This record gives sequence, structure tokens and C-alpha cells, in this order.
Amino acid sequence: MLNKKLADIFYEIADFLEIENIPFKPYAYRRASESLKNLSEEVEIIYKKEGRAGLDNIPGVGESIADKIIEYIETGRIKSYQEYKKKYPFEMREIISVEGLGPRKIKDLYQKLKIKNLKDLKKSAQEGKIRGLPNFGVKTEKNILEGIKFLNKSKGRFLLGKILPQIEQIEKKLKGLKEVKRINVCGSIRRRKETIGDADFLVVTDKPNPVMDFFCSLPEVVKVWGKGETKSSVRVEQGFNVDLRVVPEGSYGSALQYFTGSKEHNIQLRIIASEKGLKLNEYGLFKNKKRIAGGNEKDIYESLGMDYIPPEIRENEGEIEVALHSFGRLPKLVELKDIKGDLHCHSDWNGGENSILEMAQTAINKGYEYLGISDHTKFLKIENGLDEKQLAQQRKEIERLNVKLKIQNSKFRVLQGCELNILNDGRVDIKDEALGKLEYAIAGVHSNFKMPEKEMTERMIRAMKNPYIKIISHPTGRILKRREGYQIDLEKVFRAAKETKTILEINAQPERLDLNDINIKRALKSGVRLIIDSDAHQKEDLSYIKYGLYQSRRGWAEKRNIVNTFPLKKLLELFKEKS
DNA sequence: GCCGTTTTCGGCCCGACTGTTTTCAGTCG
Repeated sequence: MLNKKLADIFYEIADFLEIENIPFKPYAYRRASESLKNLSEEVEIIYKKEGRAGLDNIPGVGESIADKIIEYIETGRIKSYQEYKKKYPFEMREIISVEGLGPRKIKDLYQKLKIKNLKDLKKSAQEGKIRGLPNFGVKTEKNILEGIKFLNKSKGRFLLGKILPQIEQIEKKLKGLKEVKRINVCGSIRRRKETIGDADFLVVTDKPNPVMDFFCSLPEVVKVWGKGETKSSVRVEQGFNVDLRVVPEGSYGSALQYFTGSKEHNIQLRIIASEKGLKLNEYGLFKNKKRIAGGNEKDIYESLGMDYIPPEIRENEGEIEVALHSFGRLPKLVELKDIKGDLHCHSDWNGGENSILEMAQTAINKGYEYLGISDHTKFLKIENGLDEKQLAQQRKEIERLNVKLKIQNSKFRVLQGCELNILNDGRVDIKDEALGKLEYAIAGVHSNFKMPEKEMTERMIRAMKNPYIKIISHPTGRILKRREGYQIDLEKVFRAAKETKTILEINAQPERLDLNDINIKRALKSGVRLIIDSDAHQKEDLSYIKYGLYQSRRGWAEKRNIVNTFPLKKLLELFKEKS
């Protein structure tokens, strides 16, 4: 957990340096921060194993930042950071989340009005005290108030699973216009990040006016922030902003590349361009004044001597080096059509909405080969968890259903699993004898989330040693925007998963997405097998699988890494490997 | 503060917009 803490500290130090108008250093600290956040190993372990040299190998970490990391590992604090905190005792990260405020303005607000947090800020703005400050005005004051309101309402980010359907609907409507020649959504939505700040559309059209008119008067639009020939910006009823930009056909590819991001990816790309004596911006890739690429995105990457990089992995997490053929190759990312089944869903046997038959029918319509029913077990009374006897009864129903399917000449099969509860000591709530009669069992932590890290890790590893438990569900327990995951040593969990041949789940519920992208990448590095599961509680939820798929693509997963891309026979053989 | 095969000093992505100014600083993506 130190990595994240240090990443936050360095990010804040960058803010402080910006306040003091110190050039370039903020950039260095932000880079180190980003690098730590995405590190697959904990810094204290690196330091213990390899000492200072190990820290020095972390990109963006040099002498001075290594010193600070060591200081923190050894003393639990960083002196220079504490001094900054004392000098600028305001809630930087809290206030900075207000749109339009950066470190410098925040410093002015503190020094002139003693504003220390969002509450102070709101009060001063409401009392009209801000408008009189140099470089502030009535409009800034008003924007601050609106910014605070927005923050309170939305906390700034939205789940991809809530936004994407809405955006796809708007895209479809815009596509229907005869004036629209090309359209794409870009930004973090195109990269399929788990949470989204806002949405951007890019459009090619000869007649921007009717397109903008149509866009700004969509029924879901509740406010028009601005409307012009090249850019319009609206708020939709769900509370997020959508921008639409019109770009010339010849710049469409470079604009798409630029507005898709990530920012870090783009910075790196521009550096590569400049090393080749080229200049890259949203209008194209230029050699001197001549545009050598821009019309489509693939040409940009190609002209820079790179393989095309799928949007989901454009995070400057090594994809650029690989695409440049410096080492390795880009992964051939898993696709939705590769998915052959779903092994984590719930039926009406434990209080779900739909019968096993209805769930199976939906799975058949999706083109799946198999569906695993994995209802909760008895410890979860609130979910009507099944006991050994009920599992046996359910088995009969599933067998009858499979016979019927066979008669209909369908190759589709329903499997019986269950979702066990990992008790405090790592045992589970169903007897082995009953587990032996199922095709597989999933196990997950559903209670006592606040256990200390060591105990939680041992708890989960003990469950993985159970030969009947083939899959661990939602391995970190996090719920987006609501709760952090449990304290758990994932490196140990990954190692144990590999040793015990236990599959880890990528739970595709939009608010879970657990494992997440970073942990998927780490798990794959450890040689762990993964599965994407919808955890559907009703038949419609089976389509959540795509959010897990996006997440696994962001984690560089290939088809071979994801076991529910395997045909049934191979999957069952895999289960037998562990026994 | 970091980085490096034109490197151990000198450069660090870049353009647009906003709100404040009256030529620009700060912020954003």
C-alpha cells in the first residue's frame, strides 16, 4: 500500500512546487507519482531486495526522489513534504478538483482569504468575496460555485457501465444524420476506463450548423454550455458533459488520436515525433510544414515507425516501447467474440430474478457454448444461500435441462457451480463431499472485510488450496466510488493462484471490475489464469461481460489468458488439472 | 528533479481557451 501513498505525496509535492513557480520539477514529481502508482511490486520490497539501486531503476525516480522514498520507508514521513504542508495548510487535492482552480489560484485564495477547504471556498464565493481579488472576477466566482455544486452531485467521475449505453445511443442518433460523414467517441470512453469524467465526440461534416442544432436539442440535453461551428458542449440528464467537435477530414485521424489520449501516451508520442524531426498535434503529423499523416489514426502510428496501438492500452505503460519494436510485441487483445461462456451467474434458486432455463436461453442467444450457474451458499442468509441438500436438488434440475437440450440437438450445456463464502479461517461453508458433485466451485469473501492484511491473505490462500475451488470471485472486494478493497497482499495471492492452479476472476459488474486493469496486468505477469464473469443476478446482466472484457483488454490480456474463451472440453480438463 | 548511443549539461509536449487584462497568466486536455 506504500506505492499509492507515496504516489499521492509526490503528486501533492508537484502541486506545491507549482505554487512556488518552480519550473520543470512538478513534471518530474508527477512522472514519479504516475510510475509508482502503476508499479507491480511494492517499493519497500524492492528496497529490501535491491536497495537504492532497485529504486533507481523505477522510471522517473532519481537520487532525490529515491531519498524521499527511503525516508518514508524508514521513518514513515518525508520532512520536506511536511514543511510544505505546514507552509500551505489547505486541502489542495480537495480544492483542486473544482474545475478552473489550479495550484496558483488556490494559493492566492489561501493567502488573501484564508480559504483552506471546499467549505471555506463555497462560503467566500457565496459572500462575493472572491470577485474582488486580482486576477479573479465575477465569472470565476460563479464558475467556482457551479464547480462545487457539480462535485457534490457527482463526485466528478461516472461509471463506464452507466455512461457507455447513453453515449452509444447519442452516437447512433448522430450517425443517422445525413450531414455526418464520420463520427467517433474518443477520450477515456474510447479507452474504456472504469470511470469517466466526460464524453467527447469527433465529427466530420460539411454542414456543421444542422449537426450542432440537432446535438444541442437532443432530448437528453439539459443545458447547453456553448454552441459554435467547431465545438459545442452540453450537459445531459445523467449529469455529465458531452462535447462535440467538428474537425476537417484531413485531420480526423490525428484529432481522434489526440482526443483519445491518454495524456501520458500523447506526451510520449510527441517526444518520439520530435526525435524523428517531426511535429505531432491534433491537426496532423508534420515534417517541416508539410502534413505527412492525419486523415486516419493508423497512419500516424505507422509514420512514427510503430505498430497500431489499441485505444484501451494507450496509457504510456510500456505499449509505446513495444510498438516501436524495442522489445517484445503488442498483445493480440482478447475480443468479445472470443468469449464462449460465463461461469458466474445467479438464478432464482437463491433469490435471483430468473430461472435457470431463462438464464440459459439468454446465454444461448448470445452464442455461448456453456453457462455455469453459481448461486450463493448457505452462509449468506440474506441472499438465500443454498445448503448441501438444495445444491443436490438443483443438480437434478440442471441435469434435466441438459437432457432436454441434448434432445434438441443443442451443443449448449449448463454447468453447476456455486459461489462459496470464504469464512474467516479460510474454510468454506459447504462440505467437500457436496462440492465434489458439482462441476466447479467459486469462492469469494463476503464478510469481515476489515481483516488485517496478513490474515486476509492467509484466509484467501487457504481457500485456494481447496481442490474443489477452481475460481476466486472478485479478488479484492472493491466497489467503485463506495469502498476500497480489502487489505490483501496480491503478490502472494497471485503466486498462490499459480501454484494451486486457481483461476482468478475479472468480475464484470460495472461497479466492481475486480480485478482491475492494473491488477490484471500484474496477475498475467505472475502467470495466473483469469476468467471474465458477469456475476449476473438477472438475465439482462449477462451482457455486463463486455465491461470485464474492456478491463481485461486494458490489462493486456490475450485470448489464451482468459479461460472462458476456451471450448467446454478444454475448460473441464483445466478444472481437472486441479484436484 | 530526471534523463541520456548527437548527453553528465541543458532541455523538459503543445495548443487553445477563459477570464482577466490591455498583453498575459493560469488552466485544461
